[in-house]
This record gives sequence, C-alpha cells and structure tokens, in this order.
Amino acid sequence: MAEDLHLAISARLTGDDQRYTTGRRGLVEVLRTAGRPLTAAEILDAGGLAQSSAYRNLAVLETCGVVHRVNGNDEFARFELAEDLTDHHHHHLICTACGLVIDFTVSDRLERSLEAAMVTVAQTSGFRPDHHRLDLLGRCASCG
Amino acid sequence: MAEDLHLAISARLTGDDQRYTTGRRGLVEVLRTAGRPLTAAEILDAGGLAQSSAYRNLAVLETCGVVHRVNGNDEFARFELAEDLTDHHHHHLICTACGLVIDFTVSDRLERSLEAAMVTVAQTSGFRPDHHRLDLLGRCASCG
DNA sequence: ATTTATGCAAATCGTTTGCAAACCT
DNA sequence: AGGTTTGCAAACGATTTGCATAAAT
Repeated sequence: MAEDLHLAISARLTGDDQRYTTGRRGLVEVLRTAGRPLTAAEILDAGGLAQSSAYRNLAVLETCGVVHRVNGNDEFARFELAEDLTDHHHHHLICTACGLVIDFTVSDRLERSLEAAMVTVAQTSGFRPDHHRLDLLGRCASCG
Repeated sequence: MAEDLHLAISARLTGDDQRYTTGRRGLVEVLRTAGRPLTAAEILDAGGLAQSSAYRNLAVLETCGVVHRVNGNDEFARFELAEDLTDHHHHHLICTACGLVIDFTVSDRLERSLEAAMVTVAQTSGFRPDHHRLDLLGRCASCG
C-alpha cells in the first residue's frame, strides 16, 4: 500500500503548513495506482472528490511538489506523482490521435547526453535550464 | 522577403484546395519575422486580422502543415512555421516564470541518439512514434 | 473556537462558432 | 453567380472562484 510514499508526502505537506487530508490521500492513491498521467476527468471519475475540491487539492499538491502537471497534446491537463517521490525518472509517449500519455525511459547514456546539452545551453544563452522534457509523439497501440 | 517561403506555402495550400489569402500571408509573415513561437495574443497584436479570422486561418494553416502548434508551460497556445518549411530543426527553451518560448538546437550526435531511442520504443511497445519533442524548462534571461 | 477543507453553483477566459456582409474567380 | 473569407457577437468548455457548511486541530 506504499505507506512510505504517504509518509514522505505527509512530511512534505506538513512542512508547507498543509494537511494531508483524506481527500488528498485519495488523490495520491488514484495517481499512484494509475501508473500514467491522468486527466482531471479520469481523476474525477475515480469518485473520491467533488470537481472543485479535486482541482483545488491538485493545485495544493502541485505547489508542494507532490504532484506534477503534464502537458500532453490535447486541451486536458494531466497529473502524475512527482518523480522524486516515485524514484522513477521517465518521459512520455503521447498519442496524437487520442491524447493518451504513457511513461517510458531511455538509456542512462542518453540521459547523460541530455543533461550535457542542458549545461551547454546554460553556458551559451541567458537561459538557466532547470530540467528537461522529452516526449515521443505518435500513435498508441489502440489508435494504430 | 523570403519569396521562396511564400511560394512553397502557396503550393502547399493550393494542393489542399485552400487559398493563400492576404490574411494568411500576413500571419505567415508575422510568424516568420518573430523567429520564435508566438501566442495568439501576440499574433492579434500584430494587427492584421480579427480574432476569429486569425484563429480560423491558423487552424487551416496547421491542417495544411504550414503552421505548427507549440505546447508551452502556460495556458496559451503558441504557433510557429513548420520545420520543413524553415529547414530549421530545433527544440524549445520554456521559461517557467513568464511562459516565453525560444528556439535552440542540439548537436547532430544527440539528435541521432534521440532518433535511435525512438526506434527502440517503436520496437518494444505497441506505440508507433512519429517525431520527438525536447524542451528545456527553466528561467529566461529576463526572469533570472 | 478558530482555522482549513468541502461541495454546489456561478464566473472566468482562451478559443470556437453562427451568421450576414465583403471578397474572390 | 457560386463559393470562400471576414468580422462581430455570442457560445463553448476546461478550470477557477464565491460562499455557506462540515471537518479538523
């Protein structure tokens, strides 16, 4: 049941003067179980919380670094647990037909190249990069 | 004045039974001159066209593969000329503070690694990747 | 008791659409 | 003329907010 995860999140929220309420714990459980970024609609369908409360709590969780907002290719916001809580650095496959977003990983070697590119950019522009985002866009298994 | 570009676009539109009207040419000029993805608001401020016409023409240009929609980190859609028209394969620096999006490129070596990763994913999942998207998120020069 | 979270309904705002007039060809 | 494009104003829909009630500390 991933009690470690909930403890870590509770600590993070408390440190930010926020409570780890039943509703928030429910959101985290839904996201953890899904294993892929979920839209607000999918989260609402899971049934735990009213629309406004779900959105408000997702905003709180995002501010505290528990939840991460994912920009796909459609008009819907998606949410996943922060990488530093799941210890699962990953990227996203995005279906250009149905909008589905699923996770994938690349080799450590490629990750290091991406980090190196980030450093180069930091040195050659006024931009100060913080992290990278690599997505593959195409058609998911269902959309062929 | 990049007459080549306009000729190529005109051909592309004609081939799709669309006209290269003054308004559409104006949109292309605005995007070409900007050299970075522009929001709808920025495009409208350039003055050429009413809001509804701008959005409708951007949709047409996108369908015909002339304009590409860029997903940044904020709520605003952004638009740029398609890479195969500008011959400028690039990625995006995205400011997490103000939303600004600017272009950058990486080494051919890194590009090849990204392509290779795409092929690997295609082989090991039901996903059929079409292209990739690499963004660096951080703070732009103005936002420090 | 006081602060914070919840649910309902209404507001917000970027984007889209209906429709009549203007524009091609 | 016959079809397309334009601009205005109204509609749309995902997300946000106001406010009164319920829960937590």
